[in-house]
Parts: sequence; structure tokens; C-alpha cells
Amino acid sequence: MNASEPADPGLLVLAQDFREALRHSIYLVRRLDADGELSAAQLSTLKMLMDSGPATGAGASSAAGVRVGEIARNLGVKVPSATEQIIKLERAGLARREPDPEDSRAVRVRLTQAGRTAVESANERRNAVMAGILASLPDADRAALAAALPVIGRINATLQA
Amino acid sequence: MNASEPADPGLLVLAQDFREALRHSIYLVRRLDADGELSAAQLSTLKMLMDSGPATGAGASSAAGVRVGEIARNLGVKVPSATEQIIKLERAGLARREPDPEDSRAVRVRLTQAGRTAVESANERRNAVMAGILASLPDADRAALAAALPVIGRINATLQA
DNA sequence: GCCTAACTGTTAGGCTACCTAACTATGAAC
DNA sequence: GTTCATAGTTAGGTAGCCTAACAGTTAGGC
Repeated sequence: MNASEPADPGLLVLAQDFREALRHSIYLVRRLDADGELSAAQLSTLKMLMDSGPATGAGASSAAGVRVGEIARNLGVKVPSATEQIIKLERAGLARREPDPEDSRAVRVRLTQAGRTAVESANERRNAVMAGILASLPDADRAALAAALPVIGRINATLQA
Repeated sequence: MNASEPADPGLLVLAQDFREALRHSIYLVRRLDADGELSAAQLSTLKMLMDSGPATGAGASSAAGVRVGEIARNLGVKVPSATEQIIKLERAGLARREPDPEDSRAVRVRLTQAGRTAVESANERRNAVMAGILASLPDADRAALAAALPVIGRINATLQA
């Protein structure tokens, strides 16, 4: 945990290689996001809204929507940045802001039906492109990747703490 | 290769999971880059210069430095964006622009000694932080990660084509 | 030789996404 | 019923990317 210690050389090499891989992956992500329709930041925001509460709110009778602060925390940005994204989404008709009935300071953000549709189609498109790339790999590569994804998830989870 | 085909469902799931992992990794990268000293873009540029030609140019008698277009291509950005970064690096005393003796249209960019020092220390710091995170993982996780890195490298290489 | 076409890099202008600081409005505590 | 904390917005600024327009250099065709 302590970064000031000398650290195992092998660990440093792995760290370097992993950083390198992530650095190069930026281009991949940029490529996937380059199809226009929705920016990476906006898709992330929409996706978060979708995961956190159904747009139709069938079973969510009490507190529908997500608070701005929570969105910011989930996206790893500051509150004003979240506000900015939300305003853009609202202008695009993809999300809606409503007062929180339980706390008048707060704002509840929800997907509109159009927002839900947009995030689904954008996701499908990106997944299809990525799947196309993965399809060209040998089975063993795909297996290795699949095995590593949970690990990367755990690494990312480290940051939440 | 053809993204318009229906595609294997398992492949789509893997694609989705991989995209998700990369999306979350953005926060990790942001965290690593947040230590100030050098922005991600600038470190990438410096690193590229370092890998492509020694600053001292001991053995590189003929064509020292890297051309702007080549830098742009390597970083996956357009030429004006590369120019912008280079100007900043030059102002910071980390890189130098020189005329290309063989082609007067071209510009050769080289690291200064200060630039070399800066990239090394920035890299070491980031590697140490990452190594600290990796140290908290079980051995099996590290092994899985190490096995997947070459795969991610191959995926990224796909884009060059 | 010279004129045109292709190429290299810079400049100008614009966009998105992030930030901090300052502000408004509401809630909670005493 | 002040006072302090909390939720979000607004204002202003920065970094990094883009396209379009430009200047200078090289290379061909004739």
C-alpha cells in the first residue's frame, strides 16, 4: 500500500505495463466514441441514470431519479461538472430534472424515454464494434481477457475507498 | 470483423464488460495523473519522444528528434494538436524544436535533459502508485492481469490498421 | 527552368469537459 | 430564530482536441 517503499521490481514492471496498456486504450475508447451521436461523458451519465433507476419508475414509487451529487460521485467528477452534463442532456430531451419531494434543496434527475432509447442504441453500437474486434482474436486471448476483467474491476474499486 | 452481423452473444457480453472496465479505468488514470507535475497528454508526448530518440543523441548522428507529423500519428491526434503540445513543452523547457537538415518543411522535436529527467520522475511516481495498488491483490489476480496485458496490446494494435 | 500539385507545419477559431470560487436556497440544531 | 451545514447553480478559467485556412518547401511534368 505504501508507495514510498522500494517495492518489488516485478510489481513495478507489471505496473508500468498496465499503465501502458491503459494509456493506449485511450485511443480505442476514442475510436468507439467517435461515432457522433453521444459523447463519452454523456453516455456515461445516461448509463449511470439507467442503472440507478428505471425511467418509467414502475416500481419506484417513492424516490425516483438520482440526485446531482450522487451522479457526480458516481462519475468521479465535481458537482458543477455533473450539473453541466445534466443541463445538456435535459436540453437534448434525454433527461429530466424534478424537485425532490423530500428535500427542496435537492434535485432528482431521471431518464426520459428518449434517453433510455438513446443509451441503449449507443451501447449496442459500441458493443458491436468492440465485439467485431474481439472476434478477430484467438480463443485463448479472449479467455485471458475475460479472466482479467474482474481483476481490473477490483483495481478500480480500490479507488472508491 | 464485420460489425453489422448479429454476432455471438457471448462475444457481446465480453465486449460490454471490457468496455465497462475501460470506462471505469478512466478514473484510475485520472487519479494517477492528478499529482500535478505533468498532464497525461504531456507525459505521453514526452514518453514518445524518449522512446523514439535519445535526448543526448550520442549515437544518433544523422536524424535526431521526431517529426511533428510522426508525433501526432503516434499519439493518435491531428497535427495541430501535436503542435500545441510541443509548444507547451518547449515553453516549459522540456523539449526543443529544430529545423530538419534534410527537409526544410519539417521540424525535428527533441527532449531536453530537463525533459528526460521530468518524464523519468513522473513515470516512476505513477508506477510506484500503481504498484502500491497491485501489491494489495492476490497473486492469482496479478497473474491474470499479466496474462491479459499482451491481449489488450493486440486489441489496441488493431486500430493502427 | 517553371508551374502545379503534394506535403509539413503553424495559426485562428471553436467545442467539450473538467475545475475552483462565489452565490442562492433550504434544512437542521440549539 | 440565528447560525451552520448541505444541494445545486452560475461565473469564469484551463486543457486538449478538432477543422479550416494559411505559408513555406519539395517534387513532377513538360
